[in-house]
Amino acid sequence: MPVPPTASTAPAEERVREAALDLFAARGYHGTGIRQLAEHAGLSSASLYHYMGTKEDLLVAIMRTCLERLIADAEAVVTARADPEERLAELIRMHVRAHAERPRETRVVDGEVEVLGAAARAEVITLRDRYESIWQSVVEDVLTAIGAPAGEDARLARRALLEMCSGVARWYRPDGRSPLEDVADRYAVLGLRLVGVPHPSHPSH
Amino acid sequence: MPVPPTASTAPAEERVREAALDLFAARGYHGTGIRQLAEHAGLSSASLYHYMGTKEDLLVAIMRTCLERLIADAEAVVTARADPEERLAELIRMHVRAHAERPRETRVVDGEVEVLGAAARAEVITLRDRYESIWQSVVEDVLTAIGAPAGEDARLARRALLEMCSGVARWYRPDGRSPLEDVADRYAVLGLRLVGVPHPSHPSH
Amino acid sequence: MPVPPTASTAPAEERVREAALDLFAARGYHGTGIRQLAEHAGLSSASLYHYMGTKEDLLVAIMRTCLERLIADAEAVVTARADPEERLAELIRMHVRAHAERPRETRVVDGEVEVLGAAARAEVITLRDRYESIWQSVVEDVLTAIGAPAGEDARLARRALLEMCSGVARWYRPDGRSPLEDVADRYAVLGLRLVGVPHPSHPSH
Amino acid sequence: MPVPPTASTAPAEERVREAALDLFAARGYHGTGIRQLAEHAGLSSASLYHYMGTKEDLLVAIMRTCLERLIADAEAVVTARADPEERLAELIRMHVRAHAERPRETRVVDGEVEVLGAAARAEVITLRDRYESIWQSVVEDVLTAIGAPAGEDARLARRALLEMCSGVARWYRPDGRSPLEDVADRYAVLGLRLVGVPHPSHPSH
DNA sequence: TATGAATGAGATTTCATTCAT
DNA sequence: GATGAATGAAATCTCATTCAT
Repeated sequence: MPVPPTASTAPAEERVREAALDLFAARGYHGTGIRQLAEHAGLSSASLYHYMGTKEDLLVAIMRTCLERLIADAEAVVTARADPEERLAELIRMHVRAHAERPRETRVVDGEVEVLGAAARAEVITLRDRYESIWQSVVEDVLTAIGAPAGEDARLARRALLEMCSGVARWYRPDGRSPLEDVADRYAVLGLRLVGVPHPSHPSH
Repeated sequence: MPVPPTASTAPAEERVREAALDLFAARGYHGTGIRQLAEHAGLSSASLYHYMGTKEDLLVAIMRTCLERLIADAEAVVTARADPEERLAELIRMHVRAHAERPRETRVVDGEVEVLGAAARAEVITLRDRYESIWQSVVEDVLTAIGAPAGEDARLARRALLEMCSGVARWYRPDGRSPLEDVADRYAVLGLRLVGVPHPSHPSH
Repeated sequence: MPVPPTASTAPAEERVREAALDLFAARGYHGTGIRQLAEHAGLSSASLYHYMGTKEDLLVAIMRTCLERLIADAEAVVTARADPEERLAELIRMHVRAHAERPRETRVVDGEVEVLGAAARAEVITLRDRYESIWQSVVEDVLTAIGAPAGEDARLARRALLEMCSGVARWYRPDGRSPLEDVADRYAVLGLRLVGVPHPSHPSH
Repeated sequence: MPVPPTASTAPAEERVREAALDLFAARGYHGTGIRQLAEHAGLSSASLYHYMGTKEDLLVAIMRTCLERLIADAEAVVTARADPEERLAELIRMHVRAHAERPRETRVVDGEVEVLGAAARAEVITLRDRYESIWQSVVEDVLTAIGAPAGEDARLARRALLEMCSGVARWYRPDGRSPLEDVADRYAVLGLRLVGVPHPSHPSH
């Protein structure tokens, strides 16, 4: 629960963002006070408001940045690969990497959507839906490629895959036993098997 | 975001618990106020304290009940089945059912552990660890049975399985397209494939 | 500027209202803080919120009560008297009395309308318009009775009369030189002369 | 309530003054923030302090200018006219014109005296008293001229006259039905009748 | 001349909780 | 069993103002 302060020499605006990431991820949006945020960023709570709008704006900015990056990365994967299985494998690796390397951002995105007001929520959900729709079509392509039905099953599989991969943000530690690329590769294997690909061919990246 | 009140004729103690489930699940612990809780339960905020200790006690009670039931159910599964694959399949079905039928409880357990104080957190984490250790050994048994290595892979697979199945609490609706037992069966298939069982033999329950 | 505290033994709800009257009248709505209000009423600022909604609600309640009473009194005058000149004389006396006896309320009504939000402002302005329309028709009747044109002149006269009489709230002191009824009678004479009645017949009440 | 920005090409100092007039008149001194003032003047809030002392200084300057002009104009009227009735008629016209043409200034003078600190308040009240004493003696002269007692009655009449004429600032619109000079003339008639002059002789200017 | 950065103090309102009745 | 009254602490956010650049 105690979160060490950022207190670096980085520009204040960045420190505010870092503080928000640290604390929102660790204690949740409603569990984080403005004063904690300020202290963590090494500012007074009044000064905080030079670098942000409202507390909610700060949250939305974090979510938007994170989701936009996920979308861009997913689109890049789809562009770079043509083979359905390879696409899915690479999508899984990308998602796992994102959640292992930016666990704060992704945890905030995954866990704090419901605190947003109507307008902000709509925006964030639109982004999230765009990201998920990329997954959806990639999963459907794989199911079609291996001769499986791709209706309700594809939705189920997409959800299962996304949840399973997002979980990485909850436990991965960069100083842990498995290097990140190992974890990403293994998840790709698990994911392909899950959707029904019997012998995932090219697990390497 | 608007959560309809319980306002039933149930005994007050139960109404308090229901209110907490509704609101903690919908808005989070820190996002739920004592007065909202009281209003939702049809009591005054002072009366609330006849039926609970502190707000945190209420949260802990919800988590404890939920986790103890999961543990009991998991132990029952292990007792009832001997075959590793069948055990895992049944464990998955049980977990999916629990998350589909009691999404509020499981969401609270999954999402609010970090708000607990040290003592309560230790207790809850102990329970969670017990539950996960049951899964861990069942997964290991399956991997051993199919001739796969069961070290770090088993931990990875267990985490992937649990995350993927817990996600059901986020999207399952009792009035949706798939009946619950279908979803449970399908998840069992997905899960077995994930760990490497090629032709899940007895998907039915 | 220093306003002596109410601090009586009156019920808290009343003390809050009194405090608001004292301070809103003396320092204005925006010049009065919640903490000053609380201190003046002998409560903590948190306790204040047992007896009121928001600060604006408190203001609106004061305005509504004051305006509704003015309207009721004006309607009573119109009902009680038939002669136009007598009606106007009595209306003036009533208005002067109200502003002399309840200077805090009337000053708040006259000076703080623009701080209200849209909804509250609409309500208050509706009440104010009702009150002024009573005056308007009484003034028109007088002008007609004395053979004067009653168009734009009546509007001008009504405004002049109301402003002149409302000013009493700014200077009348109960311990001053003139008894209230004298002031009221004299204003009735001034007012009738203003609209053009040469020898106000029944200045007494 | 929304006040359109000044945003002109006028020199900054003037823009600051205009902004203060707009906002103090519309929202009151305490209802106007330094940042609103700055935005309205097209400056940053820090730059504002190049053109003013404190916020209160700005308010005092507005009040002083307005009152000094009223005093000068009133003295000019007294100098220019010898006949008591004509003096009063012209004084009324002047006051009405001032309030119709500079409603922001006069509203601020009339409504924000009590927010001033002791020193500033003393200065402003001294000016106001000087202005009112001019009126007082003119009214007394009229009463004496028409053979009426001029003691307490004169004070009452002066107050009634001033309030009634100041009210013009609250409703006069330059694009309204009556041209300003009409309004001024009519108020002169109303005012003379009010003090007891039966047939105001020279209503025109 | 002009402004970003900064802040201590204070704004209004809600927090979880207690207690006398 | 139930609640109105009460509150210290804290919530988010704005205040008027200063200062180095």
